[in-house]
Amino acid sequence: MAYYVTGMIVKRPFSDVLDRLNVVGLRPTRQRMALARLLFDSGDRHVTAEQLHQQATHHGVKVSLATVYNTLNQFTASGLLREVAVDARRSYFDTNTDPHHHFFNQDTAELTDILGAAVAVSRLPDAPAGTVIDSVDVIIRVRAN
Amino acid sequence: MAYYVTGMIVKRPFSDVLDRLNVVGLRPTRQRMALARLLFDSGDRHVTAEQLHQQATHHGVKVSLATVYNTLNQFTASGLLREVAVDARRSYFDTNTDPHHHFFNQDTAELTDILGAAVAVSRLPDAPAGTVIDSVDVIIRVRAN
DNA sequence: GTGTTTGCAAAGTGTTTGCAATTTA
DNA sequence: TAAATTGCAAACACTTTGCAAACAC
Repeated sequence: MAYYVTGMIVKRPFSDVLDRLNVVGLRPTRQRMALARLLFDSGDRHVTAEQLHQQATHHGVKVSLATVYNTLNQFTASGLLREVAVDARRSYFDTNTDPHHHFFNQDTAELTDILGAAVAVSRLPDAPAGTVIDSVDVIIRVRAN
Repeated sequence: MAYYVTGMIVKRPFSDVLDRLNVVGLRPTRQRMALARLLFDSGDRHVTAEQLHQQATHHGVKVSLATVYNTLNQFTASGLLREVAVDARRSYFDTNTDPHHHFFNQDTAELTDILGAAVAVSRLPDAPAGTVIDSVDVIIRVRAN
């Protein structure tokens, strides 16, 4: 089975995507399967809901924007995706759920991973009284030079 | 001259706030002066536009929400404030413009400064080709324990 | 007086929700 | 067929904008 993802032919066992949905207990509907393929079948991705909806449309997948939002939120709640708040305008969804940090290009609005341990946060402070640390987000904002 | 700011009496030379506006070339209108006092006359603050507007209203300052937004944006563009993107919902404006990082309490939506060098980012990666680093934002998300 | 700033209401953006119709198990 | 999911349109929260009236210099 071969299908197009972002312009190149990718061979992937169908069960990959199906397994992901089964593991988190989401029914493998046509829409969820299609979105999961677009998200997970081509390496690490950073997309907004709008971008994923457009991509789905270009690939002939009929799905509403509301369902894209709902699906992204369900995937995030299930731990399949990670949400990255870059600015007050939009959220990005990252298929890489391992702890890592990001570059954000302020000119192109593009979000990219910072590889491995290229950044290290040393000397983490204690959380304020009565709280525990949930996550540490590092966003390095860059611009064209 | 004494006036109320967040519930306590604060004495501050009027010229403080006036100087700030003069330095960045913004006319000291009644609204801008009042908002600047609320922002800068009581230590480091983290406010949303909505919060500042409510505070102004409680202090008897008549100003529209649109003007609060415009003023916060002008102050940010002038370097008087720093904008912190915490989630896709709202922006915080921080009166502390020195490089520093933040705790964000996900339960209370409260943003607080991380003191001095309590956090250090070591080994900054190179920016992607063709770009330069503009700023490094570290947000440590915490929640009640 | 002239150019700037304000307030209002309307428009804009990104996201969520209510609900009937459809699909899945 | 019972429960979950979808699509649509409407609602939503936050923010920006157009423009006439008010203001600062």
